[in-house]
Amino acid sequence: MADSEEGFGLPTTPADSEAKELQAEAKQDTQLGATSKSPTSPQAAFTQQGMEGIKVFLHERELWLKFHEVGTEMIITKAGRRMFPSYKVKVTGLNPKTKYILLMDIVPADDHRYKFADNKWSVTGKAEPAMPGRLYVHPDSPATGAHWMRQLVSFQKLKLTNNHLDPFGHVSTGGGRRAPRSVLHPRVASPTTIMAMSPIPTSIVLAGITQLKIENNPFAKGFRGSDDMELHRMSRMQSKEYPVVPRSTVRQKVSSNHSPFSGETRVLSASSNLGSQYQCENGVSSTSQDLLPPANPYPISQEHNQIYHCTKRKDEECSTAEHPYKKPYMETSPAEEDPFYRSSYPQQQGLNTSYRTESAQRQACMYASSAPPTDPVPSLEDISCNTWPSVPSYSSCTVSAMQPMDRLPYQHFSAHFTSGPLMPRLGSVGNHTSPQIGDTHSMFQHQTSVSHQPIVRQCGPQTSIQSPPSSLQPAEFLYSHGVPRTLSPHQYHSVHGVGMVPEWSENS
DNA sequence: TCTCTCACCTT
DNA sequence: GAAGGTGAGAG
Repeated sequence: MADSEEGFGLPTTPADSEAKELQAEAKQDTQLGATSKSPTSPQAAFTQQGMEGIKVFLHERELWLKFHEVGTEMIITKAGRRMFPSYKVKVTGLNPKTKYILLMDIVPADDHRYKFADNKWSVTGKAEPAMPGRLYVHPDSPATGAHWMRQLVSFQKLKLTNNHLDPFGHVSTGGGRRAPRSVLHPRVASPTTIMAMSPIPTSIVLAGITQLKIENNPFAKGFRGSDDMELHRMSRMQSKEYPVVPRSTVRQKVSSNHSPFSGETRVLSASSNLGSQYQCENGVSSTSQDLLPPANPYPISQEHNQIYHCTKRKDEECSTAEHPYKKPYMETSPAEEDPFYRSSYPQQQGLNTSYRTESAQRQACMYASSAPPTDPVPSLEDISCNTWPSVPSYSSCTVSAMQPMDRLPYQHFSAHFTSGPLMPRLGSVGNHTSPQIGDTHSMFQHQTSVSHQPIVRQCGPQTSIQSPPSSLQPAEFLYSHGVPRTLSPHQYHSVHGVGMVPEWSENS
């Protein structure tokens, strides 16, 4: 897939010329953040600190959209699995000389528990109390604004796990059978999408997702392949009870009328809906997408969702229809399509060279809140924008500017995220005056959070992450908002994670 | 329901 | 060549 992400609500009100230039460069990226403009808003102080121009663009927006349309979900293991599509963003509007910490965490999208039955996800009860969350600190942190803006910021190595005891600091999304009780919420930008977690057997249940991943994830390339390979593989895996049937022959695109996922029709909005922005009272602008009401966390009525990826056990109900996504996304691998990232990252120099190695990245810091949020359901209005619907989103990112970087106000972990019904989000650590930060001086000058939203579903040891309901247009992947620097760590979570339980695992 | 293992692939 | 990621089946 080409690295084309234009036409998705690009910034229209850059804070300064530099931001404009960067925006121009990011023209193919998805806008994730908006600008805080109102001087009378709660974000006024933030604005004064120069956070108003910070924007975050989601990379590979089209791919995210594809997954969003189908209903993203992923299998999470105890060993930890990377998210796919990987979370990459382009940040603009930072002060080139100021140091920032880039964080990401995962929060529940809602407080429900889900089960997959009758070919659909349905609420089975209320989610259990949220667990303390973790924040994944980008291994390059802290780094100057120039550094962050120089190239894409990739969270590709972030792993999700359902093992809350994970010693590597993977992001826990919870696990066990209870799974999808929540939708995760990306928090860097306006949450326009939802990430819900669902308990899924041991494989992805939503049709289309598997194929999408196979076609796009280079590591799953082994599942692509010719008919010969299909036959070979099927032959290898065939059981005594089932005949060898090429996978290509067991996929079916079912008509709407017969889809087991029949339900409300999700209509991906036109670009007009994606690009328009609204000004929040707090000064944070958001897109019209933000105004959309929360939708069914697991709408599976889209056309794409009606595509069955059958297994041998299902071939009786399948035909030979080919997956519509197969071709479009087979052209290039994510790595191939990302020349910007590939070319620029290796050239990084300066402050953070020590973070460049693989081992260093694995040592990316993980931080957990000391106490779980009182409200498992993030109220976005409480965060920064009252037009921000309390809709779970998938991931969020926060940019924190800081001066000294002695210690972060969170419990430290070594590397990955463990799973729980969480939503990844990039969160900022800055703007705290908490004693935990170290001294009487605020470590951070300002902070901006950015988020976009895929849905994460979770199931037992193997959890699935699901994409946001289509009614929540992923179109608006740009957003940013500030947080008063006077917040304590606890307050921070109130702001960024109200209800977001970045982590709680429930392994059985 | 969950863990292990597999073949195949990328890094 | 080693390490690691992937979806899926077996148990």
